[in-house]
Formats: sequence, C-alpha cells, structure tokens
Amino acid sequence: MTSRNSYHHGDLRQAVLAAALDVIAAEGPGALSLRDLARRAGVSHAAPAHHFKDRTGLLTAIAAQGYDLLADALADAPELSERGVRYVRFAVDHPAHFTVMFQPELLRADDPALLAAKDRASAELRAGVTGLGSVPDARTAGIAAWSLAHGFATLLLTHNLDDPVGGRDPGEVFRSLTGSMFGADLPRTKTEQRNG
Amino acid sequence: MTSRNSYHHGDLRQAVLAAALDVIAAEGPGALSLRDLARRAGVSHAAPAHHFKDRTGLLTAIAAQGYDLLADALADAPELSERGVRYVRFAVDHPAHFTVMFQPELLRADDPALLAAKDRASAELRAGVTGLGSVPDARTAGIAAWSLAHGFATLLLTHNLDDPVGGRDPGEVFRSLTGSMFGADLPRTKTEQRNG
DNA sequence: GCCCGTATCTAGTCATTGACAAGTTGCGGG
DNA sequence: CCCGCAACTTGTCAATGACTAGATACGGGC
Repeated sequence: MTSRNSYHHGDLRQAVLAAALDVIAAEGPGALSLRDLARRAGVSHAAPAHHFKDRTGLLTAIAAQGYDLLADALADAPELSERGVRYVRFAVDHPAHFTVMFQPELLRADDPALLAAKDRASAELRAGVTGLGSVPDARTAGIAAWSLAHGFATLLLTHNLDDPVGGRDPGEVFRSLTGSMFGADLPRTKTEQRNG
Repeated sequence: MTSRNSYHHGDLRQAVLAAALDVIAAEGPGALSLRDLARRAGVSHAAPAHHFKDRTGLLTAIAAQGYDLLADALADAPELSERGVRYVRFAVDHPAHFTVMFQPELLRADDPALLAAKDRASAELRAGVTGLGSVPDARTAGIAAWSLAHGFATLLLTHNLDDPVGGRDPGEVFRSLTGSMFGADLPRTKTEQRNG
C-alpha cells in the first residue's frame, strides 16, 4: 500500500501525508522528520521534498487540507450550536490537522491553497453567526461562540479536560456546555439575547 | 548584562530563559536552538545544558514559570469575569509562556516544579468557579468559562482575531464578550443562571 | 590564609536532520 | 518511436542535540 517494488511509488504524496498525520497526532509537529517519513514510505530521503518542497511545505499542505475538512464538516449545519458541536468533533477527529492549523509560525502564510481553504472555512464560520438574526452585535457573538468552541477543543487536545469528559462523547459534552450558558437551545431569539 | 568577561557568566540561567522567551514569542518553540541561545549569552554551546539538561528541560522550566505567573495573576481576583480578563491579559503579556504551557508534547510531564506550579494555577482557576455559589453544575460552568477565556486567548495569539480587536485592549474586548453572553455583569446569581 | 568539593563553563565528538544539487528512471503525449 | 517532464535516487554540507571529559573558580571548613 505505502510502497511498491517499482521505481515510482505511485502514491507517495498521500503516503507521506498519512504518516505525517500519525506522527503529529502522537508526538506533535516538532517530532516531524522528512527523512523518517521517507523511511516509512520506503523511498529515498529526498523523495518527499519533491511533493512538498520542504518541512514547512508539508505542514502547510496539512493545514490547507485541515481547513477544507473543517469547511466540509461545518457545511449545512442548521443552528449555531450544532456548528460548535461539529467544530469540536472536527478537532477530536482530526487532532493533527487542528494542531497544525493553529500554529501559524509553522506555515507558509501566503500559500494559495492554504488561503483558499482558510477562506472557505471562514465563510462557514461566519454563516453560522448570521443565522442568529439581527443580534445586537453579531460580530461579538460570533467571536464568543468561536472562542468557546475553540477553547474547549484546544483544552481537550492538550489533555486538560481528560477527567471531566471521561469517556463521554466530547461533542455531547460541549452541547451541554452551551446549554448551561445560554439556556436550553440555540439560536436564541433577538429578544432573548437582549434580556439574557 | 547578558555576558561577562569572567569565566563564570554569573546569571546564565536567567539570560538563557529571557532569550528563549524572545525567540519563542517571535518564531515559536520550534525555532528554539540551545546553541543559538548559548551564542546570544556569549557562552560555549554546551553551557545551557548544565542548567536545563536538554531542550525539553528548558521548555519545561518555561512552562513551570508560566504556571506560576498565571497563578500570581489570578490570585485575589474578586469575580469570575475578572479572572477571565486576567487570564486573557496573561496570555497577551506572556505569549511565549502561554504557548509552551499548552503544548504537552514539548514538556516533561512528570517534572516536580512543573507539577507544583500547575497545581497552584489549577487551584486559582477552581477558586474562581466556586465563587459562583451553588450554580446548578459548577463544574460545567467552570469548564465553559475556562474554554471561553482560553479560546479567545489562543485565537488572539494565533492572529485569528487581529481585525476584530484592532488596537483595543484585549482584556476589555474579552470583558465585552462575556457581557454579551451573560448579560451586564458576572457572577450571576443562581436565579439568573436558571433563567438565562 | 589555605585547601578542597563542587557548581559552572569549555572543548571535542557523533549521529541525525533539513536543504540543496546533480543525476537516473519511466510515464505519457505528439 | 521519441522526447519532455514528473518522480525518485544519490551525494553532500552546515547546523543541531546530546554526550563525555576536562578546565576554572566560588565558597565553606579548618
């Protein structure tokens, strides 16, 4: 699957990406070694560079793929709270992507593919907020919602909430979180927002 | 200041720590090089190892210092919302510490100094929640508050909120955030919490 | 005032890595 | 059939983390 006996690997780009995700999820981006990934794929030490240019290029490709996956995950979610749940689930399901996406110093910020994917994801995030209706300050509410979901996801991935969450589905735990803050169900109406 | 003409540096540990914080704040933990820090301090390439053992030891020392600073910053804050503001301010004022503190794979998790400092900070965080009184689920509320502050801080440091925040004080922006979610002022009473 | 234990720092070394250059293989269009 | 180009290999260099052995000087004990 990952290596062939022919001169050409056949699918080296995917093989390296997959191996990289494993390493990052297990030991973080700092443990990434292009030469190690090459060994795992059974190719020479310089082969990965042809597909990703360098270490930064590989991480940038991962981040771009991550933003695309996030945009897909958020698409067609009815309520704001449901987008939050999906945001958290995305982080748990794709920890390596999520980790790399939010470490700008590891990435090539002007990469076209990265920018495009990031725009897609941003649009989906904003779409969730506009669904709130004409809330007093939709922008502030959007930042609050994003902060809540992002903080919960980050604390989860950094093992700061292992005890409270236990074995429960993190998405459901987050749902109960938003419930305890806003009341039973989101999105709230304009009137509720003013009184809340 | 950073180097002396005597054989002994005099304060190498502090000099290396300070230089490391600069590097991390500017280029992230991945850009840290013990040899580079040694050059900046004007000592031999192996000198820092005497104080921190290895790269992981240095990062662990920074994280421990960070948790101590955070505990200090949170101490004696009257309300929960004020602790949130201070949490965000800590992240903005000590970006290198904050970054390293929440990347467990960079640290030696069983380091005594790290564990002690982390416990201090945890106690301060929990103290803020108990101030809420007998809220339905204090633990859930605590996680929600921590997630909100942590997420906002993380998004700030990763330059995902540059436009919305502009030049304003991030602490004040966060204060307005909590206000838009919970109402005018925190902590809310038990009754408000039920109705909210 | 001297001596010695030890913390601090130096000098040298090795394996590993990222990055780059130059060459080889083989797929696929014309 | 052949040729351009993408995919991969081989070789190399500087930089780094980690380790070892040794030099230096600070400070307590006498």
